[in-house]
Amino acid sequence: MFPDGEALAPAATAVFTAVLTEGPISRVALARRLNLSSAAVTKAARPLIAMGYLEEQAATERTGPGAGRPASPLAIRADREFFVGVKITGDELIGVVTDLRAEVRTSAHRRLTATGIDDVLTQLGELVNELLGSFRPRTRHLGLAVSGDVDHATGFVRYSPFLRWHDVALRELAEKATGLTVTVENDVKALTTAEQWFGEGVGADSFALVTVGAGIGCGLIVGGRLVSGAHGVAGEIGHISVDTNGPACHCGSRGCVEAIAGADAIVRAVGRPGVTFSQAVALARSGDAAVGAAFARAGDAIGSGIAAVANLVGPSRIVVSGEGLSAYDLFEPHIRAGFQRQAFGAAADCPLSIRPLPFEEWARGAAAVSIKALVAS
Amino acid sequence: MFPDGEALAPAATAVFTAVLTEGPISRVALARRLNLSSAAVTKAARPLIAMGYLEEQAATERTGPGAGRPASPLAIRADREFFVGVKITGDELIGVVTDLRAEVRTSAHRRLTATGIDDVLTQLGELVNELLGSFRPRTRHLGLAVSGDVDHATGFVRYSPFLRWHDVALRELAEKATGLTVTVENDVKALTTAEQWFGEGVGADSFALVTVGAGIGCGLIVGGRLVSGAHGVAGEIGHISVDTNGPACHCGSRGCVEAIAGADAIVRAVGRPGVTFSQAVALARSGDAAVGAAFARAGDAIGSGIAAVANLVGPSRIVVSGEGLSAYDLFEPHIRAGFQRQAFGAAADCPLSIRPLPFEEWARGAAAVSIKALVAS
DNA sequence: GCTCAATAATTTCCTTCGTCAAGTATTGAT
DNA sequence: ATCAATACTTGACGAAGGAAATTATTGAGC
Repeated sequence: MFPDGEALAPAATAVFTAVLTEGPISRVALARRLNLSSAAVTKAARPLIAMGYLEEQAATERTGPGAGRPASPLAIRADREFFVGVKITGDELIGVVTDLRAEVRTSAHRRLTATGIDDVLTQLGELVNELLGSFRPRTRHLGLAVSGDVDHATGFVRYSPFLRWHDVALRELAEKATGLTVTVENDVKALTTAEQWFGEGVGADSFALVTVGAGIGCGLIVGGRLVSGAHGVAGEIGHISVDTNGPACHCGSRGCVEAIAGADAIVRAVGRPGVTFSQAVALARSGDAAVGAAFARAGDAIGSGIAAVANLVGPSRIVVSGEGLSAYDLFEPHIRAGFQRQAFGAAADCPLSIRPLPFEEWARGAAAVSIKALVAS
Repeated sequence: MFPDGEALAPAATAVFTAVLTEGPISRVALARRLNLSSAAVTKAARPLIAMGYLEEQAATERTGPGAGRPASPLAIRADREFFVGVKITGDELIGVVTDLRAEVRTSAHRRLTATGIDDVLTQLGELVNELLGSFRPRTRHLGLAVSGDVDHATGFVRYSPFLRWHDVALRELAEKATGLTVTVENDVKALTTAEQWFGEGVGADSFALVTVGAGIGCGLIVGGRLVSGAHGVAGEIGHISVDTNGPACHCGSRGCVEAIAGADAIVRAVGRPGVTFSQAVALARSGDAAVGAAFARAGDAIGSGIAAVANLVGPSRIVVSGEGLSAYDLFEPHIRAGFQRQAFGAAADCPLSIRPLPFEEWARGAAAVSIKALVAS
């Protein structure tokens, strides 16, 4: 919702999102891109410029063959408004402030000593206070990312395993605690949204993001929209079985991707008492073949799971990321090999980006969701 | 495209599709259902009634608590227009004529002695002539279903393995041969569209159809739209691997669903020289445990693959069908067992319909696509 | 039978949005 | 200087859908 309180016309929303996600672009190019008349673009842009969200750049490059009036591209004024994003984990709050382009301007975090909703809200209030500062006057929105079963529309957390929350009206409570307009989203979906609007998913009609860590998750964009699942389940790549005779999974089945490639599963596969995940990484890097094989098998399973996504929905591209990919070098070739083997036909053409997840990226995802809420509501 | 040549307003399209797929319904109910004012529904319906596509039913049931003017529901005049649908296989053309509600009015087929495009077009012309008859004056559309890589938008068949066609401009050629407006679609997608508009997928935002036969295929509706895959591949459930050490698949990998549950794979698993698929069915039904086990393993693999669909995209419901399901009784319990084991959490709530595929259903799918083209173009 | 409340459908008027076509702005080439 | 080319703006217009009043048709209460 923009400050004037009124909803934007469809064309204005389209113009704003296109400029936001596809960088400076002239009105004529926008008209072509959005199937609008250039008159409509001019009219839609005017109030956005008046409110300070867009600005006209100095006419720069020549576009056409030679002559012609040079274009004055429209650009986002990134510092027009700021957004707070906070990822809530079982033992920590990670917070960032970003601008309209979802660039992180500052960050902070806070250890959680208790996960009761009241304790978390208190800590959240303090963290937000610390983060804002000179940003406060131009900040109205707070995004929260929580793992588990979250209803984005109502801001209700139905169940969050690590926090041990059941049916918490998080949006309402957080709005009271901070005075900001709050959006709540599942953490993987938030990250996927960030990538769709501000990362590699820009412009793609379909897109997938896979997270590798304690669990294996997946956010899915199809037809430009986040897939939610009619029964509340979607993107559960971690429980696709790739080996009927594989190790037992906590879900009750065998050979699930998560039961082979989750951090715990790798530790268990290494099978040396007392060896942690990061020690296993160190051993593999120092050339321990048995430990390396565990990572290889894990990477291969992840690649198979990703191929299942590619075979079924055929996204434009897939990004693989997550804490687990601090061990990027150990996983990457095996993820690619598993994917190539299992991807069917042209699905193998789907570009795979495999990269570690920068610190505070989860919190940035939460902020991105609140940026999206500015437009899409 | 309706006979007046003009495109329908969005509201009129919505009204028509809602009446078409959701049966007789009053204007007020339509308005609620489509988030329109009742005035808009009245206006949208008028020209459709004038053209003979809709009709007002006699006021029937009382709706409200007691008093009030009774509603006059709008209904489709199913015999206003007829549609021809033809499925082209490697050795046969199967054709039907359906009404607007995709009910089959007549059917016919023709053996193919050659699969060259010219031979097929000749046979197609004759088949269409045979099918039409008294339907001719009210028939303008022909839908074709072809397996393989088909570009629905251009009517171009890029590659069809059984017909051995490469880059055939099928729409253009078939329009010349028959004088009808032609739509071309991949066979599985056509069947999925039929189910979305006229079968169990009606009203569902997301929906999946799995076909079991020589291959294992899958059509996917997400966000109300057919998933096509950015690289031209989607719904390839047959090449999801469920067993790393399973039998080799023609795609080069191992343990693909199709390599376990395709008709050939089952015959191979039975491992008795000279025994065909239908003989294997008979053996299993007569209590041959070894043969029964092959069907059990196949059903389980299909169930696993379906669970992957449910875990990833979470459709409202899934229909399993296909020629292979003439052996319905042998597969069904194992498909359900594999699905339940592998579906994660609430994904297991996804209703599964498992049913054999009536004869000419593929051709009906082709007709359904051409009905859809009437509205959505 | 008459009146009234309740619900369905239509009509009339009006707003909104975006297009069309004409005009203005700004450049390079001749 | 003039002209062609391209970008943008303006104002008139039209189509689509909404709001509210009006008409239509019923059952209930008297």
